[in-house]
Amino acid sequence: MRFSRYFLPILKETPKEAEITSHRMMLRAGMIKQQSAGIYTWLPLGLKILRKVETIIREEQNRAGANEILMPTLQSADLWRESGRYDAYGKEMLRIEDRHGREMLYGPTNEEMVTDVFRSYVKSYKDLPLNLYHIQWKFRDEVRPRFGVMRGREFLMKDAYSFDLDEQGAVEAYNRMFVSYLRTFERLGVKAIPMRADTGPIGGELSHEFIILAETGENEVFCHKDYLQLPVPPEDVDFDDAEEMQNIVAQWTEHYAATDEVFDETKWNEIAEDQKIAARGIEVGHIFSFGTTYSEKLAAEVTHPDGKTRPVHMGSYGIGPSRLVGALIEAFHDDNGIIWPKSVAPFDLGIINMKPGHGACDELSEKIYAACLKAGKDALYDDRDQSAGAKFATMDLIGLPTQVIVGPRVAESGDVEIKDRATGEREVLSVDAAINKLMAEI
RNA sequence: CGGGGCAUAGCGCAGCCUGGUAGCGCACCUGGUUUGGGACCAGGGGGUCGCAAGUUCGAAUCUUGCUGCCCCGACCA
Repeated sequence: MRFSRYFLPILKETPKEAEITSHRMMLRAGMIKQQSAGIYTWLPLGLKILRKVETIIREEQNRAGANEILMPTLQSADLWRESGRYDAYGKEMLRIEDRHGREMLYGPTNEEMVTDVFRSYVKSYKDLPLNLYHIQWKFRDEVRPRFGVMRGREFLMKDAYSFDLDEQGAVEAYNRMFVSYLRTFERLGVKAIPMRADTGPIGGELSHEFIILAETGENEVFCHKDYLQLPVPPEDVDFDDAEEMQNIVAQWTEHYAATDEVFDETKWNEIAEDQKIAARGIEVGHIFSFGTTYSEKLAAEVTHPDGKTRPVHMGSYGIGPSRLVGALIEAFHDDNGIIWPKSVAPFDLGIINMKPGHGACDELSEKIYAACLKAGKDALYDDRDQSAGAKFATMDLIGLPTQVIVGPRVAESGDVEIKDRATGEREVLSVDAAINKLMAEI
């Protein structure tokens, strides 16, 4: 993409509504525009990152055997009356009336609806286990939205729902999602620690929150230091191997790790002083196993091998891609701007033509850009007639991990520079060597 | 929902106390000079001062009501 054709409204000054780093940087980098409290337009750069995060989540859900569907944002109140949550949910639920006066709502979550999908088709134990998920916008009318996309009212959520014959099956389903989440966050470049969590109004016994440690986190968290070192299951981990899944979960739940909601002082004190981590964290995932709470109310039942019909055991598993974009920035930035992990970087590389109109600069820049197009690399090519300083600042702000600088100083002799955004280190290479290196490494 | 604050050009702000022709920086447009870390010179465009009512000869400025947004707290499947 040529910068001159790209819609990237960089802000030089920070809009005053933004208080925390990620929100400020998202606004300054032209990723989002606020439309009203807790509701945002995703601009091209922001949307690109959001999609990359979604893709990683989707790939790992699929790998774990989940089926993607897409349920609507608007739901009928009737379903929620069946589960008893229409009245229980309170003001956070946005209630709407259609032209016929029918009561509708903008979904804050989808347990009811997915259970309805399930009960419409699945009748036999032979069809289990089953996991259905979707990635869809949710709305929760938070009293006080804040922190930009990290605590918005409208937000994107991947929510998966598992259906199993019995408790044992439900635990296995829970374990698969647990492992899937470990892999997902690993691929996103962050350490997310599973912590014991409150199950809240959704009910149930088994629940973990996945927490990224960050100074600006909303939750106070406590855990054993070993969590920072534990190995993450590889790509070819066998999700069908229940024993292996169980072992991984056991390893990742062996030590103490909990949010302040369920803080256990006795267990905390059992940890050696130099092994303790007391920090703040951002919740980026939350998984629950809640048994038959919804399947009983909504009559989601299957026939067992013994011929009897019983409610299915369910679990739900959420990750917020939109919140994650903010959380990633909280984890990866410096004074100059964002430093994207390679897996979610909006472009594979940035090319800075420092002096458009200068023969050698144009020639080398175009050559690299053409090589990218040919190789299918997604490059942002800054071909604008701007001061070099502005170009450097912009590229750093939007956080592309690899940048190629083509300036008159080295271009005359056919060289370009490759800059690493994270370290600031630069390497001068001939243009051909640079192209080879870039095509091979990114 | 309790407490606090803000609202003046696209963004950041001054002006308000003490009523009298709406300003600055950045951004934008034109011309020129520039280009190794957010360039410079000259010229130019852009505002029902959040909305409504009131006081006044006269309101961005004073009064009242409303709306929107932000911060702290409580809340957060």
